[in-house]
Amino acid sequence: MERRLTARGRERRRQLLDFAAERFATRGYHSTSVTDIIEGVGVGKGVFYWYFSSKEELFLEILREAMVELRQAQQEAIADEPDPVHRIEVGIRSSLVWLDTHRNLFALLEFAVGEERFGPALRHGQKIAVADVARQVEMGMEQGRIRHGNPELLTHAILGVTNQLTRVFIHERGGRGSDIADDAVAFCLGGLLGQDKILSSALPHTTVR
Amino acid sequence: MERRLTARGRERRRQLLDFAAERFATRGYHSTSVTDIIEGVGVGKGVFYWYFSSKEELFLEILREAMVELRQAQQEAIADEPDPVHRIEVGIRSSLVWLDTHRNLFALLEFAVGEERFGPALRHGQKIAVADVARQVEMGMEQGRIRHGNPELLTHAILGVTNQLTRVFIHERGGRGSDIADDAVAFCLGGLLGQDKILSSALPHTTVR
DNA sequence: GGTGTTCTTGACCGGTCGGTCAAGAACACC
DNA sequence: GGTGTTCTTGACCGACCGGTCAAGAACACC
Repeated sequence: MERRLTARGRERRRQLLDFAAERFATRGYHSTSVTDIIEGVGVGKGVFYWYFSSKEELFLEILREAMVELRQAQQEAIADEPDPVHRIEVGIRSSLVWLDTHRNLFALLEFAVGEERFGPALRHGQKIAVADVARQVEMGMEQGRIRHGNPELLTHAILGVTNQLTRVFIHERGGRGSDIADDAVAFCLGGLLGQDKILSSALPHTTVR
Repeated sequence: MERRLTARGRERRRQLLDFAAERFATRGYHSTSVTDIIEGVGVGKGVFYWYFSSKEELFLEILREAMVELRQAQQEAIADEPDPVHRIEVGIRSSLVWLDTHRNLFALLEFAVGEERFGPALRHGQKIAVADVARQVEMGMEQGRIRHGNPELLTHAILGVTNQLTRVFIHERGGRGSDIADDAVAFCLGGLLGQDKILSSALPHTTVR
C-alpha cells in the first residue's frame, strides 16, 4: 500500500528530484552516482532509497515531469487559437522558450532518447504531442495552405529543427529561445507551405514529385 | 615510437573496432564493458590493451572514422555540381542514404553529441561540414535564390531535419533513406527558399521580419 | 638454433557502484 | 508515557568495472 508522506517528507523528496535533475543534466546520468546526489542534498544513503526504489526510477520520474511540463506549456500557448498554421507557429515559439528556460530538462530529454531504458518512455510521451501537431498539419493541408505530404514526417521535421537549433544556439552557445524563434518559424513554415512551383523553379536539374 | 603492426595484428585490431562499434551502437557505450568486447571477439583482455590504451580511446577512434566516412560520402555525392541549391539537395540525400546504410554509426554520433568526453570531438568534426553547407547557403543568398538569414542557423535547421527523420523513420521504424529523401529535401528547400510573400500570406496574425 | 618483436592469456588489482539494513531520531496521536 | 509511523544514518555488501602484468606462443629474420 502506498505510503503517506508528510510535508517534511515531500519537501525532502522534492530536494532529491531537483538536485538530481540538475546533476543528471550537467554531468550525465551515468556519471552521476547516488552518492553524488545524497551528498549534494546533504542526507544519508537510506533517505534516497526511502523515497525512490532505484536511481533509474528517479530518472524516469524526472523525465515524466519534464514531458508533462513541456506539453502544458505548449497547450497553454496555443490555447484557443483557431488557425492551424498559426497554432503550429505558436507551438514552435513556446517550445523554444520553454526549452530555453529549462535547459537542464532539455539535456535530459536529449540524453534519454538514445537510452534503451528511457527512450521508450520518452517516445511514448512524445507520441501524443506529435499526433497533436500532425493534426494541425493535416488541417492546414485540408485548407490547401500546407502542401500535400506525410503529416507525421513533417511534424518530425519541425521537431528536428527545434531540437537542433535549441542544442546549438541555446544549449551550446548560450543564446535565447526568442533569438532564434523567428528564424525557426520561418524555416519550418517555409518547409510546410513551400509550393511545388517554388521548388521547381529553384531546382533546374530536378523534377519535384 | 609507434609500434608496427603485422597484417595479423591489423586484422585483429579491425575486429575489435568493428565489434565494439556494433556493440556501442546497440547496447550503449556505458552498458558495454571491455569484457563484453573481448568475449565477443573471442580474445583475452590483454589483446584489447595491446591495441588500445583505453575503452575511451577505442570509442573516439570509431567516432573519428564515422565522421570521416560520412564526410567523404557527402563530398563524393556533391562532386563538381556547380549549383549551390542543388549541392545542398544532393548533400541531404547522400547524408540520408549514408545514415541509412550505417545505422550503427548514426547511433554512435547521436550518443556522442551529448557526452562531455566525446561531444567536443564530434562538434569539432562537424564544424567543418557545417561551414561547407553554410557556404552553399550564402552563395544561394547571393544569387537571390535563398531568402536572407543566418546561414549557419539555416544549416543547423537542415541538420536537425536530417537527423530527426533518420532517427524516427530509419532508426526506429526501419525505413529507408531513399523513402524520406524527397520529403526531407522538399521541407528543407522550402525552409530555405520560402519567400516573405508566402510567409505573410500564410500568417494573417503575424508580421514577418 | 638464437634473437627480437608482435601477439596472446587470464589471474589479479584497487576502486567504485547500486542497493540493503539494523538502529535510532523525529513526530503525531492517544 | 506508550505506541506507531515517517524520516534518517552510514557501515556494509556483492558485483562489476577498467586496467595491469608476468608469462608464454607465434612469427620473422639472421
